[in-house]
Amino acid sequence: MTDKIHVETSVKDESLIEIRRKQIIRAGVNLFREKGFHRATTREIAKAAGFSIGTLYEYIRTKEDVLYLVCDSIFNEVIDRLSHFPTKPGTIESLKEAIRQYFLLIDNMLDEFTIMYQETKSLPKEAMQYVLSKELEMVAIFQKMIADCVENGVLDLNEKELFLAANHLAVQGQSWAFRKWAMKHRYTIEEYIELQTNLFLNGVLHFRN
Amino acid sequence: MTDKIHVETSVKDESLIEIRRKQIIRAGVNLFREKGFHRATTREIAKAAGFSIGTLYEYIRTKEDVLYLVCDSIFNEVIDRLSHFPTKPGTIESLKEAIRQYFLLIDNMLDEFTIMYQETKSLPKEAMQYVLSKELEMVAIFQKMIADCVENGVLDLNEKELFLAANHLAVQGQSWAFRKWAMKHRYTIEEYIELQTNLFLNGVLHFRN
Amino acid sequence: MTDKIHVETSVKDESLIEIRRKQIIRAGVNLFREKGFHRATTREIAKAAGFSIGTLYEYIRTKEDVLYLVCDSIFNEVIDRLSHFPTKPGTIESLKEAIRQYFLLIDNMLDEFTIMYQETKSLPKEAMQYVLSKELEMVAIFQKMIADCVENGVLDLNEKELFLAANHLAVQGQSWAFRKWAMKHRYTIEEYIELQTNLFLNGVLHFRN
Amino acid sequence: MTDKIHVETSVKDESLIEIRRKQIIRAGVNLFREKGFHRATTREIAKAAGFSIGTLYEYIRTKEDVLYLVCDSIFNEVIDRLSHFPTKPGTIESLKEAIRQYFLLIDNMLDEFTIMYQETKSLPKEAMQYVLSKELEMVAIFQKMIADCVENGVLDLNEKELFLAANHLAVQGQSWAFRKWAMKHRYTIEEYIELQTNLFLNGVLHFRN
DNA sequence: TATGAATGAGCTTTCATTCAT
DNA sequence: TATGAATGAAAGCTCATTCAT
Repeated sequence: MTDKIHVETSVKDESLIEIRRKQIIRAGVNLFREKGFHRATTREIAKAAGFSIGTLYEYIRTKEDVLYLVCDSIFNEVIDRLSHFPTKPGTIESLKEAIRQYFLLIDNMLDEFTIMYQETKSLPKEAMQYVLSKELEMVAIFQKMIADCVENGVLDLNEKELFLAANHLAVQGQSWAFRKWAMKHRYTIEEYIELQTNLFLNGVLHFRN
Repeated sequence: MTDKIHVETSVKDESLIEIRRKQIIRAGVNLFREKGFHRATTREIAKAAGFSIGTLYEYIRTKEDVLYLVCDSIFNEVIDRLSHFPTKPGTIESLKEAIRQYFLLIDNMLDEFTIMYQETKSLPKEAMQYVLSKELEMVAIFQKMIADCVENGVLDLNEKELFLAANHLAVQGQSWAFRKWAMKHRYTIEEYIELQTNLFLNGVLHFRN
Repeated sequence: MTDKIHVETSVKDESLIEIRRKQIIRAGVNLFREKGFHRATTREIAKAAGFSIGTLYEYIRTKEDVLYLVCDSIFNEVIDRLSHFPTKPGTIESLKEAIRQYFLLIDNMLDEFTIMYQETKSLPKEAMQYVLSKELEMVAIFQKMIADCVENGVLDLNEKELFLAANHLAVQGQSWAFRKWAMKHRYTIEEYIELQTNLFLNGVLHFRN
Repeated sequence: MTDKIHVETSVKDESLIEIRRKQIIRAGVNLFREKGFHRATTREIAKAAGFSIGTLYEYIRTKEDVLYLVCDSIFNEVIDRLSHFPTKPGTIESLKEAIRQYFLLIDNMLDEFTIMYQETKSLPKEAMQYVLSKELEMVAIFQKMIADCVENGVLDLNEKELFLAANHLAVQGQSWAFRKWAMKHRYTIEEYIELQTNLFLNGVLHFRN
């Protein structure tokens, strides 16, 4: 995996850094959702975070650092949550449950997901590479789950089909975030989960027909 | 459908307007792809279009107009191409062909698609509404094709399943644009089309199992 | 008197020049009144005059030429009108009549007067000198009238008092244009004329008391 | 009276605001006198004020704010000075003294007065209303003085005559500013004051003759 | 550590003027 | 003569970043 980016600080107190960064991230998420990365000003971020512009710059180096912190924090949360489903691996049931948890997670973090996928391109190259590697890490979790099913014999997919299926899941989840404007009048999140799960599982179960 | 937005001009010669707007759109696509809407300057756009900043502003009123022109032109091309498949409607074959054409279209217009979905939020409200309505129009084309299959008895889907399936196609196509960085090392476009088509068709053919 | 400024033209046909200039002046008056000299654009002037921007520049050299043409035309009209009162010079009655005509003239040309006194400073130096000399010419008409009265023995003023009195008249007339916002709710033009005339005549009649 | 306009600031330190605003006003007066409001650039204003363009915009929001600050400051000074004449009200002597002080004040603030009356129209509507209300406030001071004389029986004027007389004073003072180019070769300020005072007092003393 | 005033490069947009047709 | 598309200098304003306190 690409290495984590180090965001430089003038402050030494590690626990203070963590507190401030959480404030910064929360402020960033709210503002970027509202007006996008470019239209949000550092002054606004500092104000929303509850301190002065000077203090903000004690904890970051550039405005893009804020975006990076936001993206990093979102991915970490997603990966963390996906990694801890207490399920029996290698069964259709566990796959269903993972999909469900992932979709619910997205529904809970709509703003964060939207920001992440719309503003990633504004990151500096290095940071973008890192974020993309995180994205792959997330896909890898689905890959692993599906692979377990294949190993268990409940699914029959080759390498290429497997990776496509994992991506498919990742994308269909995200599309709930991006296309909610078109979806929310037609489906509850539960309906959406059920239908998407059906569509997906029927697709992969009969891939070779 | 939401009404088309009128972009004001100081120039009277309609054919000249068309020529210049095409230049502007081409310049916009290239620059927005390269650096995104916010980092591209109007001066750069003018230069890339081959004329002066003053001339640019004879054909648009604000920078956002350029983004709108780009988005509008892309959707018009997509909808135009999708609307003219010479196929027998209501058969799986024709659906396959449509999917294939759509995916190939996206592969040909990777930059345009990427821009459209990443920068739409930077459009002024009215223009955004219009672009979203175009998006729905595109989805509606798939809806119609699938509905024809249902009517013909080759597919069995209810309203909700049908809309979801149509969205599914739209999204999977787009994801070729957004995730090509992760895909291109594993699949050719032809492979991608074949696998996605299989996954989709198997999913919808067995929706109720 | 300072020499008249020559506004250069590419056009040879003198009668055409006159026609176009009249159009330009009318357009200038309307626009300058509405938005001031600086906020009115040459495009707007051309359009209001009924021809293209290119044609406008066939009859003037710079935007300031338009202002000069406007100011020149106004002063010429004022001086022309003031010079042709059919009155017996050297009597209080004729002075009263002149004041009356001057004030009525201003009431008829409110826009023009307002423009002239508010935008004069935007003229190029040479043109400004000329316009100021026209202003003095106007004052000189009043000087002459008052001087006639002095000669006739109906008024008793020395040089300095006489010039001041003439200026006084010029200014009180203009102030009807500038302060109409404060005056119009309290006086009709006829009332204003009567009161100002009284105030002035009583002042000069008893200057030495 | 129309409410004072609030000019927004990003700076919190009130005493610093006052210092900087004074610098801005001084710079504004000098530049507007020299080249007029429209020809003076914000960069020039900032430079003349002694700081950067960025700093200028920490203390104002638009260029028009500078004009407003200038006009407001002038009127406040005028009204302040006029309000504090230590005279016995209701006598011709006190009226003479007030006229004298007002004319001297204008002679001291020639630039300021010229700017104020030539550029007021460039103010945004709200600010213009406010400035005009200040103008009326100034006239009201003269109204009050003359009214005191009427009450004391030393002058005999009705409502309409009184308001006209007060305006007369205001205007004759201003005309020293506007027409100094024509006056200064003929009168010292002291002569001008004496002659204008005579003219005015004789006018009002014999209004009914 | 925290503050916020100061900075100035750089942005979008306007508009007087020109000149080929 | 008349046209109007093209030009680009110059304007107002923003905002990421710094640094003295």
